[in-house]
Amino acid sequence: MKPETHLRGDGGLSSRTRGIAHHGSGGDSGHLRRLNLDRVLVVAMDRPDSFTRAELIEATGLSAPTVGTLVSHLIRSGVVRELGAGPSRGGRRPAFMEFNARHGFVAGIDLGPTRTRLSVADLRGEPLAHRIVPTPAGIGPEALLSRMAGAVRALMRDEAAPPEKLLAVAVGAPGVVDYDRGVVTLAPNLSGWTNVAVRDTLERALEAPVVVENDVNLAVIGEHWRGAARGHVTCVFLFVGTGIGAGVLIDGELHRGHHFMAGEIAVMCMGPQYLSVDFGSRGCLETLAGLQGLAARWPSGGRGDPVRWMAELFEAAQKGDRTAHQAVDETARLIGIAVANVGAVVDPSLIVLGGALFAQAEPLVHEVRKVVSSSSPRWARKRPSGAASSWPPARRAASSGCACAKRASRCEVVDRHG
Amino acid sequence: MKPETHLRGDGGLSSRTRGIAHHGSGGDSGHLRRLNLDRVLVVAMDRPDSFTRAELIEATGLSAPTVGTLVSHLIRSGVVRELGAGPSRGGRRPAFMEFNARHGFVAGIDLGPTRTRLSVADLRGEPLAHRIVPTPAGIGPEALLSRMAGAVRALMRDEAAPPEKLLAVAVGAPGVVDYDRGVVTLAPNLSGWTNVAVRDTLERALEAPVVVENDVNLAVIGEHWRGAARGHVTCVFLFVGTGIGAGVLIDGELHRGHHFMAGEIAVMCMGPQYLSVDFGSRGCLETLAGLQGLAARWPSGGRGDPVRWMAELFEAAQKGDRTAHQAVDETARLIGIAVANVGAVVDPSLIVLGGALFAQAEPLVHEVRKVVSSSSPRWARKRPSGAASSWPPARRAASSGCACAKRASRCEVVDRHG
DNA sequence: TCACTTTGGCAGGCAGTCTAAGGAAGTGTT
DNA sequence: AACACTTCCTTAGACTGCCTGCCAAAGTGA
Repeated sequence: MKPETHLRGDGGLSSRTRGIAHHGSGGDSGHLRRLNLDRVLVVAMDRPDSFTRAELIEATGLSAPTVGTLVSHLIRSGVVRELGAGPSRGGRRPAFMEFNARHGFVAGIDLGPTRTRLSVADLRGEPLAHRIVPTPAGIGPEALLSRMAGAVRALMRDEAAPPEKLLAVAVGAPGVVDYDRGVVTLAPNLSGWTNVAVRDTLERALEAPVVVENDVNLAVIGEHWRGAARGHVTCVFLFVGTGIGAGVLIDGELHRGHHFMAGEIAVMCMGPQYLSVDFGSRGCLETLAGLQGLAARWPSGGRGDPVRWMAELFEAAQKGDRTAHQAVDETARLIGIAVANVGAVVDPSLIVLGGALFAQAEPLVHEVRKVVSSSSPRWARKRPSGAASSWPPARRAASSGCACAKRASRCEVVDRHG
Repeated sequence: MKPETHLRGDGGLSSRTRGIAHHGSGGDSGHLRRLNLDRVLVVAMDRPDSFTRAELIEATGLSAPTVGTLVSHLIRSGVVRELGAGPSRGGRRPAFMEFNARHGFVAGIDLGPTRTRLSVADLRGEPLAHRIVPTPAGIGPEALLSRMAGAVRALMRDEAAPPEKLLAVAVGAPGVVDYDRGVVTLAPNLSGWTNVAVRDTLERALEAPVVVENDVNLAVIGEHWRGAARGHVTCVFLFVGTGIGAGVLIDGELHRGHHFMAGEIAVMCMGPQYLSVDFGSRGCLETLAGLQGLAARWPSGGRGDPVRWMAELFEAAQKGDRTAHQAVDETARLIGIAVANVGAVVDPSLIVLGGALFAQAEPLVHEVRKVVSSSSPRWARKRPSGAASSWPPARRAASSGCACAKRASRCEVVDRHG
């Protein structure tokens, strides 16, 4: 039996330490223990190779006996594997050990409007396998999810990973996600997705704890963990594609907002002249600067594959085509304003630009950068924010899913065998 | 001798629980202790009247013996006073006690461009005395601060509070404040204020721990604690006066940003048409919608006392004067856009509007509300954010200072006698 | 061979919590 | 008036977790 309850309560992305001893339930000495065990685990996971107890003592700042008992726990549970003695450095030979990344697995499911990315990773978050499938259309959310669950199981089989070793699943969805309840409240780009209980459905199908999160939120976690935003505890991932959205990381924690709509800048108003315009369900910024907006500025835009006509547009712009150039410029300016405004509100140390638009057009990124730096006041000259993510989206999706499941899996590991 | 070091490290507004046992420094069992003591204190402070041990046990969820020892500590230190036995409720008579709010005092100093508000409050944050003085002009920051220190000492004397009972001082400044170092980095509205070491200066003068914070940040803490935003852990205070700025509270914690510039929406760009305009050190939004912007739209604006001509303007608008009406409308629209955009990024449960502009003109607030609700997409209809703060600014300043010093004082109290 | 270093384990102590039991001081009922 | 019962608080004892101090193991270097 899996301790899902515990995970749901403690294991999500939100790692903020709660008040202690919530109701005398069994005391609270365990709190300390868990904290320190977590510390040891973090260090162990981050070591690419083997390590010794002495290194853990050094890295965690804990005392030798404490590390000793914690490590022996981890060894007993199988999360850490003993490797035998290593070469001496002038004294007793150290006992080497390594983090057993394959002690469990995590899966990521990134539901896109057209494509869905599936991935399975080890406990360190290293992707082992991934697959991109067209998002099935015409079937209900339940059927779709069950099909995806099947695909995850297949990936697990391919990696010779027994199903019960699936310790956590992260799901990203384009839209508003009620993280607490694991429900996709509304996803305009997935037809028929309103109040879909993704977590419950998938937990039944996969028998593993599931977290559901907005896709851009997952992206910012991924960028922070393994991507362009490493080391930037307060950062923003700004995505421009068909839709426009931002993921906001504050002090290393995801900021979701009161209605789980933080970063929904699709609706950002780009000036008083647009106040009387009704943009429908799509917001001002998204309508003006999203793929749709770009298409409206380019005669042959909007027809056929977006990737194709966008490539043509950018090529034409570079060759001096006035219309094309203007289309790119106007879009870049709007995005630049959005970036600057988000920057003014959040004041991150980095804003990462992602999405199809940036992946294809370095000039556009350049223009955005220019707007941002001109819009910041002289006395506030920040470091140039906005480095287009050079990270392949697929990889990003995979690892962000893993990042999402990271903490969850850690807790799981600890709890099941501790 | 005061344990200032401890306070500086642990007592600020940032109450996020840190990693434990940072380097074997004396062990870490004390951590638990402090946490639980804190819990008891919070409950005790929030009770308006007397209370018993049993109530604390109920409210904190701690065990009876734990509460017993913690309470006896507090009694010994003087933070809690015994009142004697109360009436029985069918059993042994309970021992009543009360929080001794006058066991210490906190002071707040709100440095404004024209006026500076000083206040002294008890440990519960209840204002005891406050004073508004014109901000001295023509003297350097050091001299100014020393004068303010003198005023605080005088207020303390008036309340018959011995100087050593001043446990914490909170300073608000209009501008960018390096909270970690207690330095006002830049305050355009206070002439000559660049890199002023406010904390060091005042700590020497007052011999009490000092925290320095952006004034709007203090305001949002105050609104959350005692004002319009009670219960709203994620909220924004948006100030419009000479300057424009916002304080952002996220999950009950102040969000300062990487450069301590979060919420500096004065520079928010209000549309592509403004990209080529150089607003100088004042940003786009502030220039267009601040007091200056309003003045530019109203012939007799900008001359004389702002309060006077603003009153005239609003009266004229209400009477049907086209120019006045348009000036108010345009300003309101811009502010509405700003509110909506901040809302989109942060997704708070409430945005509180504050500052001279709103205090005077209910119609303006109305218009802002209209813009906000029209700019939010249909499917995202939030609760109407933006309730103009009905809280007197003076009171707000005072209590925000106190709120700011709240945690600090708590730690101090605990530490000095614990 | 001997001193010294590095690594890891064990014993003992301390701090803080909890549960369990008990004392104190009432109310209510017979 | 005696008794049971309630409520409130304290004391006693056990548990958990951390730490320091000491010691054994197993090497290096002179």
